[in-house]
Amino acid sequence: MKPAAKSCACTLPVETGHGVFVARYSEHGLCALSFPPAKLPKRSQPPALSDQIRNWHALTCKAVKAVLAGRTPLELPPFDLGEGTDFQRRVWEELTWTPTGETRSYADIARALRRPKAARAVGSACGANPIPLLIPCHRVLAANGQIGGFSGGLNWKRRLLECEGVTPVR
DNA sequence: ATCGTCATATGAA
DNA sequence: TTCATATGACGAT
Repeated sequence: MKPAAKSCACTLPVETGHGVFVARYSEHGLCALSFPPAKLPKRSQPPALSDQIRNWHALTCKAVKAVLAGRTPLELPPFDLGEGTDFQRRVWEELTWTPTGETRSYADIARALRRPKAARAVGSACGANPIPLLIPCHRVLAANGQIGGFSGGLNWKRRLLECEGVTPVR
């Protein structure tokens, strides 16, 4: 079942010591997060940035900085996963339960969803994750401990794991 | 250790 | 239905 298309009301920068991330918001919450280098639309801070979005963005900024510092965010903004399929949403939700500093394999996630053979599909779902970092798909490694893949680039995956004190096998 | 090959789930075209 | 995956297991070398 597939909800209505997402309309991302606004796009805001998230300044960090690792570069400027870009967050996008719909009326339901954070709907996307992208890694630096990302260019933001130069001009518009929409004159009317609702209190709601400002609050969400403040939470996003704090959460992103927490993760980059290897800490667990205390509070997250609501997510708008508009386009996800049921399976993808279940994968993403499961990723959410993976604690900071721990890793899982694609097969682990598949088993947790009671679909032990779906490891490969889990990888695909991870690739479709619209909010990496806060939905921590970087904590999913291959079963042999190797790095696997990452939508934002393997350099980022390695960097994020390093922030959390995890070292994948060479 | 590396490589090829197969089995398999899911999603998009 | 066919194709592509951010997999995993196994066997040959």
